[in-house]
Amino acid sequence: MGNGLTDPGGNRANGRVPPEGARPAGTGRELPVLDLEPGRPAPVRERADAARNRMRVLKAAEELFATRDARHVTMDEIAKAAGVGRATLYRRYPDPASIATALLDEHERQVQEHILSGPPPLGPGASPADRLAAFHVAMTDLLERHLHLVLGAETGSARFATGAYRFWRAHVRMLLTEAGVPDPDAMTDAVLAPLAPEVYQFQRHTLGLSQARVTEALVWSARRLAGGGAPGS
Amino acid sequence: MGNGLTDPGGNRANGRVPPEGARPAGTGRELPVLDLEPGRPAPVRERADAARNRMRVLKAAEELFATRDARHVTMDEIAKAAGVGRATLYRRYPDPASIATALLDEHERQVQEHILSGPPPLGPGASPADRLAAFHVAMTDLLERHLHLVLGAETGSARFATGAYRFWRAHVRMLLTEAGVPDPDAMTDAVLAPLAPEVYQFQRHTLGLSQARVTEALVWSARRLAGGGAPGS
DNA sequence: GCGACAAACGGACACCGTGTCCACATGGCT
DNA sequence: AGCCATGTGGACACGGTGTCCGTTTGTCGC
Repeated sequence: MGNGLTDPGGNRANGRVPPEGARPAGTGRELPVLDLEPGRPAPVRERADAARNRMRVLKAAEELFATRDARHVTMDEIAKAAGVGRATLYRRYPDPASIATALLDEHERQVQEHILSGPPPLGPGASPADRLAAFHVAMTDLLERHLHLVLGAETGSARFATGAYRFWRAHVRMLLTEAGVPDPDAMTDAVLAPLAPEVYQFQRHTLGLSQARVTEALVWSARRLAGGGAPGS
Repeated sequence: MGNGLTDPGGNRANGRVPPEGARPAGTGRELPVLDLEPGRPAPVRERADAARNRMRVLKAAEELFATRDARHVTMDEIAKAAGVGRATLYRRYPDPASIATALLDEHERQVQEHILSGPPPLGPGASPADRLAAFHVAMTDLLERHLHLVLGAETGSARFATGAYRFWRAHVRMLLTEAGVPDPDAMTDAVLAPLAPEVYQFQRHTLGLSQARVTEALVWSARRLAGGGAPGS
């Protein structure tokens, strides 16, 4: 659960960059002011009670998502659990999904920064096949640790609308292009499809497969698709 | 829009067999009585007004699903459009998804029968790689023609609970096993994931890719995964 | 044909979640 | 200390759900 400093603006839903080139680091905001110099506490300060309530909300939501099926958590429940009025909740977040997104943000950003500038094989430097394999390892790890949040945030068609999906998509597309795969634009979403939270949930908890088996299968598949293996034949 | 003979029982939701072996033909019911001998019109007859209303409902639902976004069609709308009371609707179908499933049933069954006993490469006889490629062609074709219904019937986690998914899963698992793929149980759902209606919808209508490109990408991927390429190395 | 019984019908009700509005309070700056 | 902008939350209207129960309508036995 991130500290209270991030995101004084509120409910912008996971607006991270769709890179392609690279983006050094920085906080991912689209507002004019880029970051906070210590001392001058940014243009408009968030009121103390507002900050307190934001934390209450996030904490309460985190627990709720972990307890019930995240897809059935309602705004009303979160407001009750956080001890704030419903309208207060709506002021910042339009729906439960965007709260889950906010909670997920920190974890996803870590992976994204690693991809952009961390050590290989996940970061730059390794072969496309190795990077794609490492990507799948990182993603299944993320899914395993935060499945409840991902189910709450990126279910169904909503998944494709998130900033996070744009990031994963741009990355995978680049790797497939480098690997010489035929139609990267069409292939990318096929490669990302098995990472949909519902799929992982089904494999892990309905079929009862271990995390390792799911990961290994995706790694094998990644190597097979992006690997140097005889392309024409 | 199937004829009125099928499914006098009503709302059993797409209960087709998960084969593995084979099943000759027959109607897919799990009730004690297996099929109808002509003349004796089955144990309990469906009343004429009931049959009339079932047809009205299916016809109205079909049009609604084709018009609006199928995921937002409500029971109330369908009832209104069909000219029946809501309770009458609930008597047969618990939710809009199961109506979409009923409409889809006919089309999916055709593909399933082709897979079980039609000519190669979709039917038995061809190599696993060719059959898997043909499977993807058939599935994208099904998605293209009935996307609205599939979106209404098999969205999100609901997809995995349908009888249809069990069928596709058993088929693909068999092909992957024959092809010597490492962990077929874990691979199968990864192979099926790109066929989720949301993914296809995103590729076709958000990205604007042609049906051919999506299909080709999946075919290439199928060949690459199940193809004879050096297995050990 | 005709009546009786069971099956099917549909209007109406209670419930829940949503999204918004507005009167009030409360914190921060001068 | 006082003022104003900002944040708060009770309350409202709405739309969808699922079920109940009095009424209608087919079908079968006579």
